[in-house]
Amino acid sequence: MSNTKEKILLTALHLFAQDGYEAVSMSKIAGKLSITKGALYKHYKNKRDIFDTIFERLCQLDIERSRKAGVPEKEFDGATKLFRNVSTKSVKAYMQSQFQYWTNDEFACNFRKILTLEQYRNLEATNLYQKVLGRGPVDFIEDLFREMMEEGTWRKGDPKQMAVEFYAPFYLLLSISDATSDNEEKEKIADIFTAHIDCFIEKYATSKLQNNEDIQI
Amino acid sequence: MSNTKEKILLTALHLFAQDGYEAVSMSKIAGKLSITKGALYKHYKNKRDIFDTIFERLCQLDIERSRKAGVPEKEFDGATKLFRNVSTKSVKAYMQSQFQYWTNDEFACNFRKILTLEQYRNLEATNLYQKVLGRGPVDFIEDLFREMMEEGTWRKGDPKQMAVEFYAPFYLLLSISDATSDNEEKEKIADIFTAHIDCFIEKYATSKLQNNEDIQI
DNA sequence: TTGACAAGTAATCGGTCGTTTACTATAATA
DNA sequence: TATTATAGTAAACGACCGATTACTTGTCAA
Repeated sequence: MSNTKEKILLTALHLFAQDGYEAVSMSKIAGKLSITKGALYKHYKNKRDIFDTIFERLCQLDIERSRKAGVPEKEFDGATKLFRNVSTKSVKAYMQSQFQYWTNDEFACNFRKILTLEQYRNLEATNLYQKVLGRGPVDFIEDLFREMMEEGTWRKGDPKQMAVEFYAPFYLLLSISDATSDNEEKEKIADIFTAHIDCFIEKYATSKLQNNEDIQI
Repeated sequence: MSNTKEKILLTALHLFAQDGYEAVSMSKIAGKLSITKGALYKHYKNKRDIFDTIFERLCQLDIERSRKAGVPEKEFDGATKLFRNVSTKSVKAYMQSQFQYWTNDEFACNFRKILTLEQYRNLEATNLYQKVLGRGPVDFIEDLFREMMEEGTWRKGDPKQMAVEFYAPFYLLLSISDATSDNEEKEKIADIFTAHIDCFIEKYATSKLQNNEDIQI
């Protein structure tokens, strides 16, 4: 039993997320692990294979996480309704847990960075970036708000516009959070995000949140 | 007189913005111009020199643009006030012109992309990215709001929080705009941004905007 | 004990990298 | 017209690239 294969994956993950695929050589990966580059080929058939394995792992983790963490009450009954009984409380909890995940989880952070660094290279990369970090979340939230409006838990308005306003600080604060390694500062950033959600819910929810109960997920 | 030097710069700019510095070779640049890579060295002393020249140009253009386009009524009198007589109208005009610039100007778009692709490689790159596209604009807007609150043209509140809410859609929509080459769709995105500003001013300005007058800059 | 396999090394492969050199054609200058 | 600078080519440089080979271990099952 050997964990070398996993070590290679983790090392390459960090390098790819920092410098981008093309800028990382097999020698660099091997060097960081104090082995020769030939040894890498005992575990992966080539450089692309390392990248693809990492990538599949990240995608899989993201999917698992999405399924576990919520997508509050999503349903696939073919009917018009995608969500059911979405409360403002569950929306807040969901967004906070998502922000926590994307800023603190090592895999999630590196996933974002890799997507960011490859996004302009071809159409496929562009679409994937948009799906995970750009239009994707906006469209999702738009659908969520639309349902909530119909159920009466959310004030009427343009759901697309609302979704942009709601998701944008998430997106911006991810980037700002990346730029600091100071944990105290990261908490401040998370606080700003929480304040954003509260402010938003205050403005649009039809029934107010109790602000003295902390929400865990 | 020769424009080859400029052509090299423009070609390299596009490639760097698409693939990142390391992924672009001298041969690729030369190939796109149908010359041999040796010829590049008649105009630039090495690859880094091409990149640095591009980068200085982009920085210079950004500074010129910033100076010309506004920073509404900025003053350096050493006093506490950074801005003077900032109206909600000038803020709207400024933000719209900035958004137009960063989404439609070719140099500006490529500047953003290059900053994006290099941002994780070292501390210097990270700080520059944040200065131009991350914390920088947020801090600037925070100062702006703080002044406007003191002058009474803006409702009281946490200026940092407000600045994040205000700038975030700008930042998100830049990224979404990058992903489409359809001009009609780009206009829709710009409309969303305009709606965001209007909504924001509606919420926080102490005197309402006349929405029937179009603002040019 | 032996044989097979797994996991490493060192050397080497053909290519491509960034860069330099030697040379050529062209056009402006003296 | 002779000279000189400019802007290009073609070839080669050493270094490094991703990938392969031949070889050496150590481990473990038959």
